[in-house]
Amino acid sequence: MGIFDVLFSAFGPQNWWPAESELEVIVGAILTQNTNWSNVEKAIAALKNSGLLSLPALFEADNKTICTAIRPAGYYNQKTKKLKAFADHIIHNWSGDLDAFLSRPLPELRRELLSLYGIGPETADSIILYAAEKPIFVVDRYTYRLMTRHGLYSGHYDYERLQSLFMNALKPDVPLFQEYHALVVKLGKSFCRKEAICQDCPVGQRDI
DNA sequence: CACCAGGCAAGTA
DNA sequence: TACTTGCATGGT
Repeated sequence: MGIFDVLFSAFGPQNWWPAESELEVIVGAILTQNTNWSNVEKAIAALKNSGLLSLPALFEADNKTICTAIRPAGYYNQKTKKLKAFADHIIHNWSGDLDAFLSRPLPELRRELLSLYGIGPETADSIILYAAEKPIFVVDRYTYRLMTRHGLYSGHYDYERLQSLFMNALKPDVPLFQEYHALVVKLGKSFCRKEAICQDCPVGQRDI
């Protein structure tokens, strides 16, 4: 039994990403940067209520309008710039065709995402895995915590290194990667907070 | 009151 | 290259 099986047995399917469209995944991925998901839900609900959850609407709306809607998610000035930068890119470079953008080969898509303002490795990979549904493993601080505390990784936080541990150990499998990342986050929220030190962590000493 | 949340960009040395 | 710092709200 590897880590995945233990997490799945302990927590069951997480059914990520909670969103109704590709764009909602992308917007959520940007809004959740260093931000509690419950706050993101409020921001996304506000965007929907204001009719702002579309590429043209995000592109055309005043910064102030978007700021007001996404305020609960924090960093609203920066995140407004990020949302507009994404909408701008798809509209001007892809004629607003989000599906065409997401349908490209994974390495190209990843490079292009990373070139955009406000999209770093975790946000890019979340978009690739949950919106484009292509097989890449999403790493985050919880992944780092999990791996270091179980002696499977040492050294400072290095996104690419952590990612390759999983990618080298697992066959590319979109549903598996989707569920795995969600379960790691679930574990982190449940047990691996700073003060908890994984006291009741179900993982124990296991391989990836 | 302090600390954290499903990071990233920009500045410094 | 390798650290810092700013960004900001809402829950515990």
